[in-house]
Amino acid sequence: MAATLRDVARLAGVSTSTVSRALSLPDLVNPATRARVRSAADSLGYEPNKAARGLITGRTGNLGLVLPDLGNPFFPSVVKGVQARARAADVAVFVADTDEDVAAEMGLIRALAQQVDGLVLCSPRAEGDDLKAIAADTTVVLLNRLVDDLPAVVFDHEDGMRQAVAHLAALGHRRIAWVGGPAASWSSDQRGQGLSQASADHGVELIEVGHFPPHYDGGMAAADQVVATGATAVIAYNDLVAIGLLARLHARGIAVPERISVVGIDDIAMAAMARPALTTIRLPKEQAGRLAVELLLTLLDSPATTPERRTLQGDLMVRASTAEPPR
Amino acid sequence: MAATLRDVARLAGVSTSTVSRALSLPDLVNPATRARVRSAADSLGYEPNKAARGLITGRTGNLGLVLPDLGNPFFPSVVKGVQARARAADVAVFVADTDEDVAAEMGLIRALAQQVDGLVLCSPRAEGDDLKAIAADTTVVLLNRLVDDLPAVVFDHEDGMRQAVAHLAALGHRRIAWVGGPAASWSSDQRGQGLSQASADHGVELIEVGHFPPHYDGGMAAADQVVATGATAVIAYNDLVAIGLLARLHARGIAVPERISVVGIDDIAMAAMARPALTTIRLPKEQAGRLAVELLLTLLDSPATTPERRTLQGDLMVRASTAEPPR
DNA sequence: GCCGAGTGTGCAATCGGTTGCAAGCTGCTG
DNA sequence: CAGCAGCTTGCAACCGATTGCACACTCGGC
Repeated sequence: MAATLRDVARLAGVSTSTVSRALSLPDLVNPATRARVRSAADSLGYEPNKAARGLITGRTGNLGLVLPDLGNPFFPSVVKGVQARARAADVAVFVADTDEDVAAEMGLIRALAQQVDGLVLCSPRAEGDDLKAIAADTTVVLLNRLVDDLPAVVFDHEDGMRQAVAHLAALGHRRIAWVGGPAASWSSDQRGQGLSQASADHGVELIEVGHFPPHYDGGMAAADQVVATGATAVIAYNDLVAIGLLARLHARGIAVPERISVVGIDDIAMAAMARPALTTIRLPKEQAGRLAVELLLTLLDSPATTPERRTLQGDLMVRASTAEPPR
Repeated sequence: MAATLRDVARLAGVSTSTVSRALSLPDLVNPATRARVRSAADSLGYEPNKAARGLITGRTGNLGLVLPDLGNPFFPSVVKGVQARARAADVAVFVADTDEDVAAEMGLIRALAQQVDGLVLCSPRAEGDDLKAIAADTTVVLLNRLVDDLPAVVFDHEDGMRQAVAHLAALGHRRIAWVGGPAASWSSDQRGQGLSQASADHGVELIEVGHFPPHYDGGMAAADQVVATGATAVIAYNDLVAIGLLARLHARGIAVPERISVVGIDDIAMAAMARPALTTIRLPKEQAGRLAVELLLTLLDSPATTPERRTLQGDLMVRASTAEPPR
């Protein structure tokens, strides 16, 4: 159906090698021939077959993105960033959603690995060693996860938590609860550590109420435990959890922010729409996606490059869910 | 790096053709050899190279999904359905987000088309003729769009609107506003038509307040116009728009559902979390995604099959945003 | 008029599989 | 025991590109 190199060659009256060169290494061919080839290619609507090219060059021109759950709006934002940058480089993107299934994750990663030039692994839950194994034979960039010195794009969680605690401490809170995410989540870990540090610095008491699923229901489930701690403010693993907290607190008639302040992380679109509008740490999600692809492309072009790590800052968005603690 | 057919052949002491057959047409080879080949393949961790296979068979084992905006939670749900079914068939999925950009859409579709066996086009905004042109040389399944007799999975919008109107009419509403989506949206069109019909049947007055962007801000923008119509109930193009309406109405101090009832469409997760929880038409999004892939795979297996069309019913989810009109 | 450098092109191998065809072997029939 | 069918297996062509190498030709210098 589609025109092949041979068709173009025949039409232009040259060999296939000349056509190939005329199109990809124009300097090597005579301007006149080059023009003839080009017009032949145009008139046939020729597009090189990626599979065939990939076979010989070893480059597929594709890239893969693996993430835990598209149902969490954080991830679609990342996808958008990844796609934007990939498109600019004329690269197509495979997307795989693991459904937060740690077991399925490695399988999906491996399946994709052999079909792409490189992978962006967003918030992977797998063991560091497994990820290193993958990175050993595929170019990989981690996003929102750090494993030794694998190339990665991460958010400065420590700084983000410092901003959140500073904000709450300034309002007068002295007892803050932390609702953690999945136990296997690197970012939950980071945030927890950042919080301990920041709380200590501000002389604020931090109470960890444990690990919860990273979505609305997790927040619903955590709310009552949070209330039981007697904390006057709570920081949630992410916005979805924070919104779940909001819902359950509302249902119990506990006023936010009058009785308790709530802080989320991510700043998904829904955060601003929540009632009360959610105070949260805005993470540059799309930018992270773009940057991850950027790193990946650089690495692919010059594999010698030392793996790079980029850290992105988040910004505290103060909205209506935080206020002074009750007296 | 990765093991090839040749490596397996050498290890098993047979020719490459035998290996190929042992793995894909097991009946053709002697059970003993087959076992030897299999264990050799296993021990080498052999996985056939998709590009190479695709070159000769003409099948890539990949499929593409094009959709308008991952930022709208409706679409990630569809993606999940598509991936679930594709994964079961051991097929990888390219995902492309057009950012609601009609111009970019066709470009993306064409770029993907030459790299996949088939495409699922979800809510495409392109002209019917352009879509038919694509379908002429690629296997295509439409989702939430109908163009002549191209294979498609659609929702029964007419029925959904009937349920919504019946619900509102039963509550006593006599004047209903309709906030349409993008002008290029087939589903917006369908819903509008379904509404006219249903309103007529129920002797209810329908007021169309025009076309709005299919998200939160669209709803914010539409709210005041809705109020100005004097309607006691409003049906929005989708849940995102409905939630925008809710926000603006709240800001203006117009009580929902006391002063005005609000109905959404889709039943995205956010709908149940809204305050008040949103009455909406639940569309089986994941199922639609699965079904679209199902159709696509069938079509690919036997291109002779007459293109099929599947219609899925939505269900009215009555929540807190609808009530009797003010007296 | 010959040689060397430089340019432009084609030949053929290659990537990793699949598949039509033919050949070797076994075992059965007549 | 010849002959034939049926089962296994290997050879080699092929899919559509890329690329190292060699050949042909031009041009300038001596």
